[in-house]
Amino acid sequence: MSAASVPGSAAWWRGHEERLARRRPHTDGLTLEVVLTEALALVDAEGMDALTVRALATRLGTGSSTLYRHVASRDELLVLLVDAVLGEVRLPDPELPGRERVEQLSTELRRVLRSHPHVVPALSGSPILGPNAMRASACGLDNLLAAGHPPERARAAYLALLDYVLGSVAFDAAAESPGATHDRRPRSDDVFAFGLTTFLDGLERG
Amino acid sequence: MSAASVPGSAAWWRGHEERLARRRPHTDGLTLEVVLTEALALVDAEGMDALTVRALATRLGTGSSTLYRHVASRDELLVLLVDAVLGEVRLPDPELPGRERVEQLSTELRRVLRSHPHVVPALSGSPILGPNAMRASACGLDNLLAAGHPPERARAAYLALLDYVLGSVAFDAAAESPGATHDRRPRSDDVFAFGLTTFLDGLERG
DNA sequence: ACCTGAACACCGTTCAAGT
DNA sequence: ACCTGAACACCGTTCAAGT
Repeated sequence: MSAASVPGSAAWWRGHEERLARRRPHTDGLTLEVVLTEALALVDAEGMDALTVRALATRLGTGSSTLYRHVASRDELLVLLVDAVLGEVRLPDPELPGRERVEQLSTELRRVLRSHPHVVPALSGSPILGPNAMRASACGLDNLLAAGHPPERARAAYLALLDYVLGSVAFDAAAESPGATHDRRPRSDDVFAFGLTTFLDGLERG
Repeated sequence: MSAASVPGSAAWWRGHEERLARRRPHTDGLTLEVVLTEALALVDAEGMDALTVRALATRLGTGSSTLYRHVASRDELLVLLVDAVLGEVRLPDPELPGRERVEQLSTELRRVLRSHPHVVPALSGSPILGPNAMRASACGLDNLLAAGHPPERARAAYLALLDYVLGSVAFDAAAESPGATHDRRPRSDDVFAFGLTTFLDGLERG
């Protein structure tokens, strides 16, 4: 398998845009968009393990081999699914002050991912370089620049913050501190907000 | 499947300890420890997809059904594997000041997980509640208490910090900021250290 | 009682045969 | 040219048959 064909890599995404552009309509009514919409519905409803090529095909009223005319592999499907979810992220109002935008985007990314919890493990499977990821990513970096941090520092802060947000989504259901009891779920958002504030405080005064 | 039997859950871990205690030696020379050691070697060498029950059995010189006498399912194997990896974490010297211990444990956890990169995605699959996880977890909370933070605050900081460390391991190879070029790998440790310092600064002065 | 070969019910993926 | 049923090479897991 050539490097360019690894789903999710930068080279793969470049090839994917090209492929989409020169694609002619299929004779079946099926669109990649419909495939992804239905895949997401299936994952949301029944979990990631339920997203088999066969089950998705059945849901779409075709055979599994038909899906391979829209998607090259299950891995590719997952990569596209992750970016589709990231397409739900609403960017903050650019009129707002930098720090507020940082807080809003972080919280919004977390909200979107938590609304599709079964998709989250797929985030760590491959790089996150799709168009919707890049859109949010560019915004995230801009916000930190707008907050007054020099480029190098803004970039480090952006990357660290992204790790924190993604980590909070991927692991907050997973992690548990010793002596913790019930009702930790309602607190998860509080912990996230606390960590975000703490980090941004350190960034401002550091 | 009863709730108690979900691998990785608190109830499952309790049952597991019991099961281990009353286990009599198997007539084949095989031990759970050997199974896990070999599983980790296989994952490290060939990736998570290569860890099939059949491949592991072959590596151990048996049939796949034999493995089910040591492990109830592949999911259970992954849960045990994660805790085995966490067993490699060395706790910091308790004589050190609180903040230094926090930094050392965070960095050590990251180091261990990065030395088994293919295991990392399995971290987000189930809760992290094994004995080795709890040992490191208790230490993490203690360090923050020792650093002078009241319990509620120490606990929130511990959870946020854990999300950050795990996120940095799970996503730093995955994430990319716009305009980033080559040689980001050597910088990944710098970004982590920056984020850690920033968070702890915010925590001290907040 | 302990062990395990062979079978079961699935997978993702391919491709020859159909239209 | 486009589509897809049927087949291939795998899975995880079970259990009847062996010792």
